[in-house]
Amino acid sequence: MYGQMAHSIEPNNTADSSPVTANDDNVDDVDDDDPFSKRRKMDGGIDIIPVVKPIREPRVVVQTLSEVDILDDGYRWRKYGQKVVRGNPNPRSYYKCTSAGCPVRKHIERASHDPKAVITTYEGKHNHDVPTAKTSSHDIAGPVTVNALSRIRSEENDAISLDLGVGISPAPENSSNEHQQLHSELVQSHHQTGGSSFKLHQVTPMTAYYGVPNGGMNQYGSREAPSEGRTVDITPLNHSYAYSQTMGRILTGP
DNA sequence: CGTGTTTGACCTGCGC
DNA sequence: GCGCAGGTCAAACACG
Repeated sequence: MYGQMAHSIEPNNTADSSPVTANDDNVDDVDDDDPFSKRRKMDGGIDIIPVVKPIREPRVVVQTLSEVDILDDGYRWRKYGQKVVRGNPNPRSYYKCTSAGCPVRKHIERASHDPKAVITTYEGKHNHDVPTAKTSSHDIAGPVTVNALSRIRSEENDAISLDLGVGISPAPENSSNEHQQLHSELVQSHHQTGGSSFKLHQVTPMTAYYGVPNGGMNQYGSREAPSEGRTVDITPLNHSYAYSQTMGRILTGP
């Protein structure tokens, strides 16, 4: 079941080594036809590597307590890889949004320290609306978490606008986004640019943390010290399990 | 048949 | 320069 989640919003983290720069998505024209156009192997010859793209998309790290790995956010994802990463016996799974031209990716892994903690990292913004939920590949509980996330915006500092979901459509509410409404008021973010501390913001019914871990520390921030952040008070909703406990903390990391 | 998953190989960046 | 680790590709496979 879902319990808490940590959302970590990573503002465009400058140019850390960006293998990413070359690829994909990012900033401008995200809407190329083939989501997989990135990373052309050098065989072809022409490498269309944009010179420098220091700007990365914001990353959002969502930590949840769940028995299922997959947080259904209403979008459709296709798994494109899995890898065991160092320091964590649990494999990390890589997903791409299946929507044509949508550059959004996410990876999911279970925290090594806590088998129930699922860390989902979103990267990029959806350039389309939430597909009608039911077709979601893992419609465990309907669109949830990220819908809430998608509503997250920095209201004051506007350092990052975390429209994971409806990056380009300002008002998706028309459709059956009841779920979104469900949490629409949920999160209010005050992103602390450059702030080293996490900001805790009371939201209903959950609590979300926003913050920027100090200078490029582990993107998962609290992940290394999970117990700390766990003080969150989550009032479990009585919806499907996937719902309630999905929302937890939002951490912002580089 | 279309869609999604699995899995090994490959590529790239980084640290030593 | 080398090795390691993370990330991605793409063929094969499974399922509805």
